[in-house]
Amino acid sequence: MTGTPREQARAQTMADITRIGRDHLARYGAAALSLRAVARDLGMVSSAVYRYVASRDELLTLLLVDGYDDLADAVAAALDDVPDAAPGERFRVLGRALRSWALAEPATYALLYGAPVPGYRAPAERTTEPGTRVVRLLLDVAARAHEAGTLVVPQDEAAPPALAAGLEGVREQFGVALPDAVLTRGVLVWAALFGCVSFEVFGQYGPDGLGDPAALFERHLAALAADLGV
Amino acid sequence: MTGTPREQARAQTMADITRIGRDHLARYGAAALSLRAVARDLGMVSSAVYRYVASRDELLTLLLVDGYDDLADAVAAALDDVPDAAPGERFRVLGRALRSWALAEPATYALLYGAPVPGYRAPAERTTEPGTRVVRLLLDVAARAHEAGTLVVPQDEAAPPALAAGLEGVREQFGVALPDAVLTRGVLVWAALFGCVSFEVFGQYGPDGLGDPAALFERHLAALAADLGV
DNA sequence: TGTACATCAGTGAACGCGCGTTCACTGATGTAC
DNA sequence: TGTACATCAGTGAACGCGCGTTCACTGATGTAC
Repeated sequence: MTGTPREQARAQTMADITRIGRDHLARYGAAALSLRAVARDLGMVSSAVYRYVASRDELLTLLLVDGYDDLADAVAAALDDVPDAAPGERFRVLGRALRSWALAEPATYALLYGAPVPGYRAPAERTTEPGTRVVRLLLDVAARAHEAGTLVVPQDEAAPPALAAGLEGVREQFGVALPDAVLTRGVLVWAALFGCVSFEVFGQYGPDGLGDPAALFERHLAALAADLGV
Repeated sequence: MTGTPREQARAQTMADITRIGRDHLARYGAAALSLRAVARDLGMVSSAVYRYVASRDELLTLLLVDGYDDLADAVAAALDDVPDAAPGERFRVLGRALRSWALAEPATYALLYGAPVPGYRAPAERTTEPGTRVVRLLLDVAARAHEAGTLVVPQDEAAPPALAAGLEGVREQFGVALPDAVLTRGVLVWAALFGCVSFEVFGQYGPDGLGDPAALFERHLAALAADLGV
């Protein structure tokens, strides 16, 4: 905390708005996120919030960026705890961190990876960087294994031109030098991982979650690690 | 169409409500689904809709059941077109049908497989049966391959008791005699498949969908078929 | 150090809006005799 | 076949509610001289 009292108060209120916003997200969902309700919980009159946030959509953007960063921080911290683990274990650590965070923050998870909020378009210039941090970490796991020569590269036919161009774009954006076959697998594993987490968080496994969701997820992680080649 | 004119008119209006409801779902999302707006599009006064639907929540249930059935019909029809195909091909046909339907009906897809609608609880006695039709078809593909002796059963440690009980519940509910290792893989493939579809439908691959989403999906299907052992 | 002015956080009233749901009603359709 | 009554679809007004956003305002904090 630094700056004039006024600046400190402003930073504090800004943090309160994000905190309460996330709480409302969890309680009522993104579509029902309301500036007035957040203001009420802040103990302010609704118009006062406009001193901090230009509109309801900007509040959503704030929560979106905050959520991406919070998730990525959690995953990065988990990976930092096992800096010398084998790639397969690092992948599993990443998966477990993702699952734990999603179960703890289901509403924010839904905002990031669920259906888009109707009538809201995320501004790419503010969300792309934080939004790609997790997949960056996943690709990094594969890239390290590739450099170490332990990555199993799957057999695959050549990608059609448009897909090859898309994969080349991935290589450039993320600065990894992985062959097409590994990248496609990486994307599959990435989507599959989120599929598993979404099914559990959104309750698709039914009320009892097949008895032991954690054990089920651990088995899935093992299979997905093999798919990724680590 | 049968029955008295009054009965026919009622069936017609009921069908109109579902049709317009689905349209509104697509346009504004489930959370914003409004009885009044549906009534307006029907050319009726809002209170008149209460002759057909007891509440907003019941309309949601209606659309949920209708959506599950529509999707399952599409997948079942696609499978019926290739009755004698090999299990691997039948799996791919199922996946393609799921993807096509989801891309054509993104909002209904989001209602079925996205985040739950805040404040709404689906009545299990009306949604469980239609909601499990697709996974039933998936398990059926694996079960047929198993009976034919062509299914590759993956190596796997024994499941912990709670998970084993959950898997036994699956065997009972769906009437399939598949070993634990196959069932876990089946669940993974099921979740992964929806993960791939969700990422594409919800725009997680970025604006250009990695250049060629269909080709990408086809590769994913091949890998998932191998995971399933068909 | 003191004063005059500028900046800024928060107030309270107001706008126009759409929502779910209830209720007494009208007029058309269906049915029992 | 005709009549009397019951059922039912749809109307229109009303209820109480919460929403996003604007605006003129007050009083406290910060700053230039």
